[in-house]
Amino acid sequence: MTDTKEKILNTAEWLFGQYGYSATSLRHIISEAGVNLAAIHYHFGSKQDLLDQVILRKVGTVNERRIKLLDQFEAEAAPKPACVEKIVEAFITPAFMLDKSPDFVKLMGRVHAEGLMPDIAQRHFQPVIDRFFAALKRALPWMPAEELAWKAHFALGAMAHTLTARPAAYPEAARESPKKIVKRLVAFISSGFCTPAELGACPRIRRGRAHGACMASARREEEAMR
Amino acid sequence: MTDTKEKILNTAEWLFGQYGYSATSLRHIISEAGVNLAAIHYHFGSKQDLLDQVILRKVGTVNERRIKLLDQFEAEAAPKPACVEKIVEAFITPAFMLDKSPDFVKLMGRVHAEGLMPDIAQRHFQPVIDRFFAALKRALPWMPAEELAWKAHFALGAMAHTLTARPAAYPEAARESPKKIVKRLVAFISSGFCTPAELGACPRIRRGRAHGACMASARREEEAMR
DNA sequence: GTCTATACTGAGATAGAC
DNA sequence: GTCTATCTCAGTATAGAC
Repeated sequence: MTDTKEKILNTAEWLFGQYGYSATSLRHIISEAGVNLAAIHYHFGSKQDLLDQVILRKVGTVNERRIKLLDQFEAEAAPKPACVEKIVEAFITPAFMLDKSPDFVKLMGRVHAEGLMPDIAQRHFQPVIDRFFAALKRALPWMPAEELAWKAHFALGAMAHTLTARPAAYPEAARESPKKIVKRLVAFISSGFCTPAELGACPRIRRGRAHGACMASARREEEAMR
Repeated sequence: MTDTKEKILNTAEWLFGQYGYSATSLRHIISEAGVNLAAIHYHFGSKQDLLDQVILRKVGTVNERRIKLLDQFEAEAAPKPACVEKIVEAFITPAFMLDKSPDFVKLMGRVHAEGLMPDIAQRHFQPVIDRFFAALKRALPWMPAEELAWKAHFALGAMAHTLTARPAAYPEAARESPKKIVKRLVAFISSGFCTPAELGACPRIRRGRAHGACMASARREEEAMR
């Protein structure tokens, strides 16, 4: 890869993550990167294609880690299915844990939230999504696929929002470590997954087949850790 | 209000909700509304100010309904605090239930997700947010304020994403009624609120003071409904 | 007070010289 | 591969018609 092309990619990742896609002009990128405006169109074709390349450069790493973690958790739980909490953890953790690319983390959140996800990246996400959806189905076999889809939708929203922003009310939240944030988020989301929707939420949480079975798989996990 | 001004507001609400703020040009708005470009700047000053006015025109209604519902649920539960599920329901329902303004619903989601929330609207949200936060504190008095803030953050992300988009995996989801969506979302979020973060998620959900107490208030509610 | 016509600046995109 | 010049369209500003 030429030096010019790489400088453009790095600067674009930074500025897109910092200010968002629309709010970042190509002229801002070239002035920071010290290259010519036409170089972007020569190397990438368009602003949208530049965003695609910025994402594609690193989304593979995130998704590989996701699959690797899921494989690991499923192997640990075998022959039983992996617990919901572990599946969620395997999906969320790699998105927040790109130590060398904090800008990319923000960008991923923006891409989800602003609906910028280019088709090409969507294609790269789909196999991973499918894999995790299948794992969730095995963990919650009594749950209708449509209910699972809605909950995955809510979970993605919570994750995307948290990749990009922090609670406005608590300034200290900005300094919280990614690890702790992931822990909070995983707890929140898995709880939502385990609660059957048709029963209402917290009031009747102890009833229902879903929660009982989730508890059972959790108990197995706890026993395994002793 | 002049006819021109109202036509601009209605068209802007529709197009901003449909295509997003950045993707909607003022020239698109004026051609749909049949008015002159400069009329926008005469009545509103700028594109950002136009967005502000579109939001301010209806956000008051949403927030009033939120407060009204919360008051009602708190009165029903008195002298005990309202249940988490009811508090969440009071916040979520009015955002989805603007029957005469489906475009505005989408726009609200975009405003949250794209971080477009203008300062002026933020000011209008803050008193409502504070009121709901206080209610949640009463419902979950053992929960650290910082944990509550994070959970509210996750909840907002899930809500904003759902206001704007539907699960991509299930096309039938696009036809689901707002009422059912709200029910699913409320169940998901309240479950997340009721699960103490420090205990991990679903595995240990039955233990912990938090959930026990939440159960207690839920049981009271169920008894009251008999 | 309302609205129109027009021009200005900066955005992304493109053609062609080197 | 790189750079200049230029195109179109965006948001914005203003002068002036009614």
